[in-house]
Amino acid sequence: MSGDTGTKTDGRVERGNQTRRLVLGRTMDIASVEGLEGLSLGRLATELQLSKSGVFALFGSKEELQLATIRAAVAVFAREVVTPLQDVPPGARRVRDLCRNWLAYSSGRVFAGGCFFYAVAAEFDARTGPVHDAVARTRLDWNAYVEQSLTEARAAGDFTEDLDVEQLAFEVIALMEAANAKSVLLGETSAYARADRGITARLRAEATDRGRAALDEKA
Amino acid sequence: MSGDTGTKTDGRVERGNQTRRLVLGRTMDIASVEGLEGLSLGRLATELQLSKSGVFALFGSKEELQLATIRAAVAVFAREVVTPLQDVPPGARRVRDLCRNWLAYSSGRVFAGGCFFYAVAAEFDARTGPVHDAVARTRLDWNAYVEQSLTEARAAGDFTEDLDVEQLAFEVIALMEAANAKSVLLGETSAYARADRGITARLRAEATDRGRAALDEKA
DNA sequence: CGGATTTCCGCACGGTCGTGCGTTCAGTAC
DNA sequence: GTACTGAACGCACGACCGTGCGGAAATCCG
Repeated sequence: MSGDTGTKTDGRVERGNQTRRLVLGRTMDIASVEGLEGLSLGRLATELQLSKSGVFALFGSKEELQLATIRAAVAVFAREVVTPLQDVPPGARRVRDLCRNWLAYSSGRVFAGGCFFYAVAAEFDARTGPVHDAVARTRLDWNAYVEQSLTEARAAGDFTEDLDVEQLAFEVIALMEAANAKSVLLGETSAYARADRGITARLRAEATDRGRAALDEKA
Repeated sequence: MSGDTGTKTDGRVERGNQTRRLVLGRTMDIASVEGLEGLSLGRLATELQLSKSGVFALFGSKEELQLATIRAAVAVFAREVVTPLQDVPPGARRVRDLCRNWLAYSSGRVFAGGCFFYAVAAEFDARTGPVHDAVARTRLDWNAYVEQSLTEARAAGDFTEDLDVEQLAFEVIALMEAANAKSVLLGETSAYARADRGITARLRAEATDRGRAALDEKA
């Protein structure tokens, strides 16, 4: 019964997937605090009441565990920041809400150490190899998404025709990451309010009358 | 002869200091790329042709080596970014030159992995202990220095009386760090130009006529 | 039922880590 | 000269690391 179309209900591999999810839930939090190099199979096994070789077998190598952790974190990030806006039409308002979702994702400590990608990007930025490449790709994707949102908002008439999308995306992302950095390092929650002020002011400065009106609409 | 006032010329401790400098020169570069946790006594000993226990004895513990590395990096940072401006009078111009020195310090790869403090701050931001505290203190000092430079510039009449110094310092530092992050992770040197554009525009927006004139003076 | 498959474990390996002890050697003080 | 100090060394320790092998238990298939 419960004939799930196509998906064979193999209890073994399902159990494996569940254990994998359990492990990745832990590795995401550890990595956001101590970095992907801070992951250790022995420690994970001890904390999760598993055997070290069992954890190892689930991922094949430590590097694959790091890459799987990144993929899992991407899914969480999308769920927290991007997906909630899928029904919001393009425009300045959507860009600002995207930024606010990001600030909430960071300040709400979805990951124990603040933004997961800020931590691992700083850790692997100057190294080489598959993990660096995966981190860099993720960052490129995020940058492209912000730029696309701005481009769509400009096309919708919320920003002036000569808006430098790349420049504005750079500045907006800079403010968000600075808030995360300052808040996590110094425990200053006020940094998020500063970032929000700066972002809103920056968006208003480049917006058309239509865009400014959209930003002023009550929630 | 050569009666150095008071300073006993003990060749042994001088030799020790020289070795310490040799080690710290290496640890600063390693830490900017792989983090302070990436330091290893055995690796340092091998690369510098020293004995592991010799390196250990010079610092007493690994944590003390990490703290000494931070102190050494502070000295390098001051020499590269702050000291060159000691003869420049307070004002908007001085603030902009401070930022440009910072961007040159990052893009010139004074440390192999870009800004040393960006790397170690991200590494220790969510941890506890003496190393975190030292990093946080350094960041506070830098923040205070930028804010003081802005306050002096405002007092000199280069910025409007109602300038929010903390907000502007936050935004300016955000742009500098974002340039470092993007450049190191993705190899995009264009990020520094973006940061410079953003900073200059931001300063101009808050400046008085006098301040704008100062910013426009030819170098 | 028997046989194949897959998760997970126990165990062991070679390696690296930080740390400590005792010693050697160069420079200083008397 | 002898006595002392500090840098640097060789060596060993216990702990933890990632990885591999062989087997036990559970699940699926015929």
